[in-house]
Amino acid sequence: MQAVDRAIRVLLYLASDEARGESGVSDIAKGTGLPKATVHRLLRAFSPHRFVEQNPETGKYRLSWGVFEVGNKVPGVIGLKMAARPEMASLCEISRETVNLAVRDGTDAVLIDKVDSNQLLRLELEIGRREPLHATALGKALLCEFGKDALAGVFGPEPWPAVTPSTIQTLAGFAAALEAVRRDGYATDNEEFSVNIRCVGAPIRNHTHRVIAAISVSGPAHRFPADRAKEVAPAVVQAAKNISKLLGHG
Amino acid sequence: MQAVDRAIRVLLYLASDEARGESGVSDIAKGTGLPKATVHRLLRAFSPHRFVEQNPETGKYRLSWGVFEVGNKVPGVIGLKMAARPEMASLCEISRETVNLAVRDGTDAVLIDKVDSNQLLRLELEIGRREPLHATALGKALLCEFGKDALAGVFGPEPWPAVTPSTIQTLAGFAAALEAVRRDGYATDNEEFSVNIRCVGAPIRNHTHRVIAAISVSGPAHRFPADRAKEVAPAVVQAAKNISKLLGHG
DNA sequence: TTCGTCGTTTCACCTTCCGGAACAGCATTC
DNA sequence: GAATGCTGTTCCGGAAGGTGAAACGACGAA
Repeated sequence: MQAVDRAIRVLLYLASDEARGESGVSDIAKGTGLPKATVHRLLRAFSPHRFVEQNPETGKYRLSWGVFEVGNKVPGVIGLKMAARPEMASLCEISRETVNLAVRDGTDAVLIDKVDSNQLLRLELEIGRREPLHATALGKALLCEFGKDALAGVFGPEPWPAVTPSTIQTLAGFAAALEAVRRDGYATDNEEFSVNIRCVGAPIRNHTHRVIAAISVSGPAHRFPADRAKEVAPAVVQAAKNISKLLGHG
Repeated sequence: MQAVDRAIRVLLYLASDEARGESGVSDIAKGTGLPKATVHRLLRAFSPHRFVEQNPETGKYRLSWGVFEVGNKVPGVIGLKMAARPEMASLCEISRETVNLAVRDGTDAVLIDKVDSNQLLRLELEIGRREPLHATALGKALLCEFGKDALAGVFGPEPWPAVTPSTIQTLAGFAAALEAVRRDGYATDNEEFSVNIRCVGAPIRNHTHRVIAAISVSGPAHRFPADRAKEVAPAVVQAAKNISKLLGHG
């Protein structure tokens, strides 16, 4: 399926930071390594479905709303957002920090929605972004039910890539962290994903009792000492439980 | 570009309401009119990019997070959401009705984001949904700068399709409505899209002073008499202006 | 057991995509 | 102002690659 594979590569290029919104045919050809004529043909195939559109002024191409429309039809995304948003808003009000909602996809957590704090200093992660599971509170919450063998099947060989000096890089270390999550009901991230950022996360379950998502509160380390994390954790856990209840859990 | 076109048709089928989340290969083949083997090959091409995934329990296929990720990289979507969300939240608090954010794509308004009221009776429109421009307050706000000739270029021949008995179906009628929008600064929808639903919308402009989006407040007609609409309108206009300012307008 | 249907695989045919090269239009340069 | 270098776009012969009817193995229902 060469043609489809190339088509997706063009889409991914347009979605990449490298493209920064608009790209010319030649840029895409260079970025993907495909011949210019091929890229142009693919773009023409996308246009009628509104996956891409051409800026009539510059002649350059950009992603368009057709792909946004399809992307928001991923099963669960609407229900999750609707169930979670009110709880996230009140959690943001309580904690005065940014609240994130994510699901698992492979070895990444995909950010589905967020509610920003109105603090001046805050973590800016875009919706749709990916974060490595092994380096985040969201990841620990999403994987909290996984045993050592299941984890080994998800992640590659050790040591796992270090995002910061504090990132957990071993199966044993991560399994111990998950044990703590199961015991306490919440997960933490002590500057394991980004230096100076701490998080507290909790798992969300659906009617089959399986963990299908997670929420987290994240803030700069100076506003998030260890005791503050413990203070916020019950609110995070409660919010996650409330969302789970809306999804039929409990 | 036959293969790409078919690939997109498969994606669109999986995104359609008909698919309801999960679909088998045979369902997709029937729904798209494509041979079963072809559908299967396309699905296998999508998998490594995480555009679709297979439910290991049922064997059926569903959209996955890769396409969500790409969809949220459509230029403007992140900036718009971030600029608009706080204003939308306070507008929702003031009006106690659902607040919508949309952009134009062809003859449709695409719903980008929304903040739900906590009223029991409320309009439920999913993010990514499309509404016809000519039947909504959002549409009138998005097109408010268009003259008669420009409108004729956007829409097809008259009469335009009626969504409800009140839907404006003629170019002249719609142009008059836009004249009112330009005069008052806000647009209205008197059960033109859905019986028993009224809306008030206002345009959002970017740094080039062009209308790039619109917000609206929508509620059931019994809570939205004509005087209430006039009462809410200034808040809607002010919110739209605040968002525009964040985007560099004025 | 038998039947039906599921997702998956095969393979020879031939459609359809491929991509270097040429094209027209616009900017910048000398 | 002609030359140069870019842009997006088009053309066409060659062959790579997609196509899809039919067969397969596995599962579940009758």
